[in-house]
Amino acid sequence: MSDETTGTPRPAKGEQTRTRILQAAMDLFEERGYDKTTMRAIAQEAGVSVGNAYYYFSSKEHLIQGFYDRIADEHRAAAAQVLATETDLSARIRGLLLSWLDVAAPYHRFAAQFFKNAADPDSPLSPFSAASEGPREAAIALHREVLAGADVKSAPELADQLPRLLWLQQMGLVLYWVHDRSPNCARSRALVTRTSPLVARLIAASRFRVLRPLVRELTELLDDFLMPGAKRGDGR
Amino acid sequence: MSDETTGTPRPAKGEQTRTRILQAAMDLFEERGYDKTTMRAIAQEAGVSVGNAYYYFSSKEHLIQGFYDRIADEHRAAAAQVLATETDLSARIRGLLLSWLDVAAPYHRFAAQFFKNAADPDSPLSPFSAASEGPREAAIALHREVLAGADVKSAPELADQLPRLLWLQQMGLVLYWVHDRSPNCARSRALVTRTSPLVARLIAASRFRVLRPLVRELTELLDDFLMPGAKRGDGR
DNA sequence: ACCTGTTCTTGAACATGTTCAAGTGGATGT
DNA sequence: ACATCCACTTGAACATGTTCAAGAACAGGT
Repeated sequence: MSDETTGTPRPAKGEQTRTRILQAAMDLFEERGYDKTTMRAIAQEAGVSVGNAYYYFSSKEHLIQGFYDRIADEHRAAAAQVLATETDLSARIRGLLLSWLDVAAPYHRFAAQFFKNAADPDSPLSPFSAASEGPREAAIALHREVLAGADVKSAPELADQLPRLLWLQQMGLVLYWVHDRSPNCARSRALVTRTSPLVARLIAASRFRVLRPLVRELTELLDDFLMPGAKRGDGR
Repeated sequence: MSDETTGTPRPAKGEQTRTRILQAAMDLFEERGYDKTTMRAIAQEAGVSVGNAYYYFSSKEHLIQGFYDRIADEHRAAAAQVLATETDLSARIRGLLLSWLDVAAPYHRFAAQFFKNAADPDSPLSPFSAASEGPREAAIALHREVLAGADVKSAPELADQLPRLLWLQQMGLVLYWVHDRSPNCARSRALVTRTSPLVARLIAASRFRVLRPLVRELTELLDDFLMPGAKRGDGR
């Protein structure tokens, strides 16, 4: 049940303290943003010493994981709603992405501030990192479900990689979103509504005869470069 | 002639000092990486005080701009070679991207370290920021030339946005590249050789009758969301 | 020569993420 | 009861990016 994503010590003794620190961090991040929140402030808010905070979280960055997880959880819940009621592929894609925007909206203001950390390839917070494989695969599974429950099927060769490809699209959306300064993130929402039908149509079109060679080549490309542990197909 | 990209004071008095600091920073970054290089070390290497370094560069981040510019210059030169000799679209795309990988190779080791800064939407170093519009447009111009000198033409509606789209592809490559741990960045190179023909074929295919509606919709999407100052087409 | 304002330079002080040697307390074996 | 061990806690010390008040150097006008 309990995952050890952040590399904390094993026993569940000071688990309560850990939670208290995380809660304090979340509150303060939300209140004044990531950069403006000092570790000292977090420690004080949680009623512990600075060193103690570092006993549970090896760096300030690791505290971000809390948000990461929280958003992922809420999104899973919100997505379940959408995926249960829609069968049109375009609507399912749109629903999944819009619900992410909804869930993430409260954090938009300071998401940009720790986006830079997530972008660091060396950081375990990077969505591409080995450390975040669990959450990543969970997110991809959502997209798999989007496809599975839709009334339109893709080209069979593409089916394996397609969920991962849709996840990549979502990452692109996140990139757009953190840059989005429009009120209520209207532009991001518009991007989703505009993109989803296009993507759905492309998926449906992938079965057309004429596009077969193209799809085949794309599939091979994805197999070689988008697979989890892909180390083949290149300069050995 | 002289651009003021980094927000330095106007007069060209201590220009020599400025150059000395930049050179020292470049040397040290290359030697021990961005994170391991302290401002104190840079100042000492340049033979000035810490405060003086801050007189010329408002932050450590701003020093990165030096690399940015250097790579862009070298790439322009390297690209000119390729673009002058090739006419095949696929080869031109491949050539431009591979030459970028060549030029950037020496910096790969620590590029990841300031990639995280470049990813910050609030940073002027972000390739999407208003501050880096100059370099960005210059880079896009290169892609425009790639297309202009090729023997294959795209769908006319797409022509305006296509260079920007290719630039976006390049940004994707950079993202892959900073995560690339393969020796000599072989995987990134392989990605380019595999992707380029595909992209070239897609561009050529954009003229096909059957794909017209798709291309049309894509074009509109790009116009609305990829234009420099695009603020239209959505929630007003 | 002298005044005046602007450019440039300095090093100390500050803010904040992080580390560490030194505890404290409770469980466990004898 | 005592010793021992280990999870947990502490606050001072450290490293480093950044700021700032003060002064040095210099240019131009008188």
